[in-house]
Amino acid sequence: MSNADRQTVNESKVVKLKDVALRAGCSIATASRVLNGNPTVGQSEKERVLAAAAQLGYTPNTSARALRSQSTHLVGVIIPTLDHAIYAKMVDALQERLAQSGTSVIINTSGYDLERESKQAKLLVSRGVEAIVLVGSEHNAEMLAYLRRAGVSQLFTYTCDFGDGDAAVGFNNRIAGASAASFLLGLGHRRFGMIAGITRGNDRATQRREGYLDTLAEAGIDRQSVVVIEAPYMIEHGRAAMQSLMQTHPRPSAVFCGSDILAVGGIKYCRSANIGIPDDISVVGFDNLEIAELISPELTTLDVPAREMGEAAAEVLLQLNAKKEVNTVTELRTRLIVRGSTGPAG
Amino acid sequence: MSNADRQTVNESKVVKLKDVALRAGCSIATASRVLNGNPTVGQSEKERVLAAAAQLGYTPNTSARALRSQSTHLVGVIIPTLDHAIYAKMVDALQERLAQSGTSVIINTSGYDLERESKQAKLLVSRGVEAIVLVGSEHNAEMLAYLRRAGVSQLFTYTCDFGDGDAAVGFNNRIAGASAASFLLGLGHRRFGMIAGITRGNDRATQRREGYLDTLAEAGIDRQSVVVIEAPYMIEHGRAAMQSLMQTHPRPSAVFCGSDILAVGGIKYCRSANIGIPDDISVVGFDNLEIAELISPELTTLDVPAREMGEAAAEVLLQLNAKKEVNTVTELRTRLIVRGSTGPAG
DNA sequence: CAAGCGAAAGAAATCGTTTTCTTAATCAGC
DNA sequence: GCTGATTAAGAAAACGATTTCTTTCGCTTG
Repeated sequence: MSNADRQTVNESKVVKLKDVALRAGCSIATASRVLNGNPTVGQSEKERVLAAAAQLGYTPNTSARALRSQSTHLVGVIIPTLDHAIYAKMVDALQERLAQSGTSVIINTSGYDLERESKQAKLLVSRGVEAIVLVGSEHNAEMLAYLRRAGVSQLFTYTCDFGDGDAAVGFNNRIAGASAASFLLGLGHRRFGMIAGITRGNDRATQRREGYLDTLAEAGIDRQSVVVIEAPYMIEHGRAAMQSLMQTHPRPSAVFCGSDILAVGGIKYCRSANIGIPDDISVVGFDNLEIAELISPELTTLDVPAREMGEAAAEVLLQLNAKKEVNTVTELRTRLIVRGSTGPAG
Repeated sequence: MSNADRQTVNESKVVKLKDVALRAGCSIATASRVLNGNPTVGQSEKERVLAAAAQLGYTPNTSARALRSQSTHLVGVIIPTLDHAIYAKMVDALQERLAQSGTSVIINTSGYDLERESKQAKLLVSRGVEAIVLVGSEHNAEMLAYLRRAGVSQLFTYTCDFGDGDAAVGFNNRIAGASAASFLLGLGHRRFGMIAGITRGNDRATQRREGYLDTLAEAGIDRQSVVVIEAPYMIEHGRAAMQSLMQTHPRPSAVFCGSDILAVGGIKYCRSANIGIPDDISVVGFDNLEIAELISPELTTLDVPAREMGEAAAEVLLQLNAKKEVNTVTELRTRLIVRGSTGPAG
């Protein structure tokens, strides 16, 4: 220990590889080799280096390492917002898995704004991220080209098509929307409404709507007869949207919402307006957030496997890192969870 | 444009400062000066460099920059989990504010495990973070010493005491717990229970409990008579804890929960067991999550200003970065939000 | 008018690693 | 016992920026 203290002659407090080498009595190169698991180094030497590193509490300077070896073990994630459990959960799982492999995650939010997303992406590139995780497959084309040129792989999530990206991990939003429609049709409903998320720049919201409307159309429901209101993912907006919807004639008896957040707002409105759920109208949500089980009646919704998606994304990233150009789609399933907010048409 | 293309003679696709200098017809040093706003460079030169950089789409290599200038514009955040709105919200605000100043956030989760927290901290240090944001003030002492040695400033959040850290942004958990007690006492309750978070390694949970119990004691309530059950922050555990609590004799008429999550679980249990809220027992939560307004009856709870905390933390970090040793506490207020889950003692 | 000074810009050192290139040393085979 | 292959370890280059140190040049000033 008193030996360890003596290294303060080094002036700068922080332990460098040189210090480790010095104490181990070998060259910097050898120390580096040991620490990187390079097999071409003798047993005794190896042990001395390891011991020295441990005693001095050496931690490598990642900037230097990254600069020289051109590998940063960094990935960037750009999500719309962390203030939405569905994204937070995904990132939580992603981060946890990647941390195990010594990869760090830099996180940025776009606020559903593709321009802001592009800006953040540039920042991430200059940080040297090796891959970037994006939500959805609709993005600024220039940004995608830029990423490609910079050699940064692109992983799309919450979607199944990796249009211009390298890989996708997610689910089919169109099919999910369709399954909501089928379910409601099966209950005998004929007058439909929808509270969708803002579809501009949001392919998930768009596809959910299209899947819903297409399936209804196949069952003979006129597309024009289905009133669709778009609203930001906030309870208050869900409430307002439902209010508008309830003032249309004929009033829908079934409403599909692009998110549980919107659905919950809608249900709150109905409660305040004495509209019975599911007697007067049936409501289907999306995401299967915790609130779905807390509201009463409990919410029928589509379960989105956010955590699994984060884990799967992490796996794909690790593969991408090994050999580029994986070009793979990992499709996860959404499941319809039937609860009390839906019932047969009145 | 065809000129720009010709730079592909450069072999490596990525544009370096050298390329910019070449195109601007100046030295690397000058180009660097321009890009860093160093005033000692002529107007025409400056314009040429700026133009060249823009045309080539130059983005600086952050590793190199960090290595040389010893400043990374990186901060690390270690939170228990992102799967809890109270932390996700804070990080969301923090990240948004810091991004505006070109500072990136690396995020890590500890799962409420102080050992895992220490590990993550080391990783963050080797990444060159300039500051680290931690939750609470109870941490592995060795880790704090390590951070100090490495010159990484420490910012504690969700708490007011920066015991061994450099600054704190948060609120007084003890006072918050006390205010719950006062409120319930004011309603005439005399038999109390508590569903606390796991207090081991969690000073926030501990302080909430202590503030609660101390205030009750001051009002003549025997500490021993207050049954406290600890549970992880999950709805199911809240439910189970409430079940246990309801089986004690005498049964409490007021229960304070360390988190809305626990409170919601508790309320669900009561609902299923036909225990009236607030007629039979009053429940107070903590955090003021969205679910507090969704459950029925709506939950009386303590509002935690997570977003403001994130913003305030960002400001402090920027100051810390300017001049070290700020040593400041930013105390935010928690507010008791009275809703339907509490009422006068029966 | 020469000395000196300040400003602008280039040359070169530097940051802490990894990796390539050398060198030294061990050893097998004839 | 000597040569050539093989291995272990050191010396030095490289990564891409910033920053210090020089140099150059134009001007002021005594």
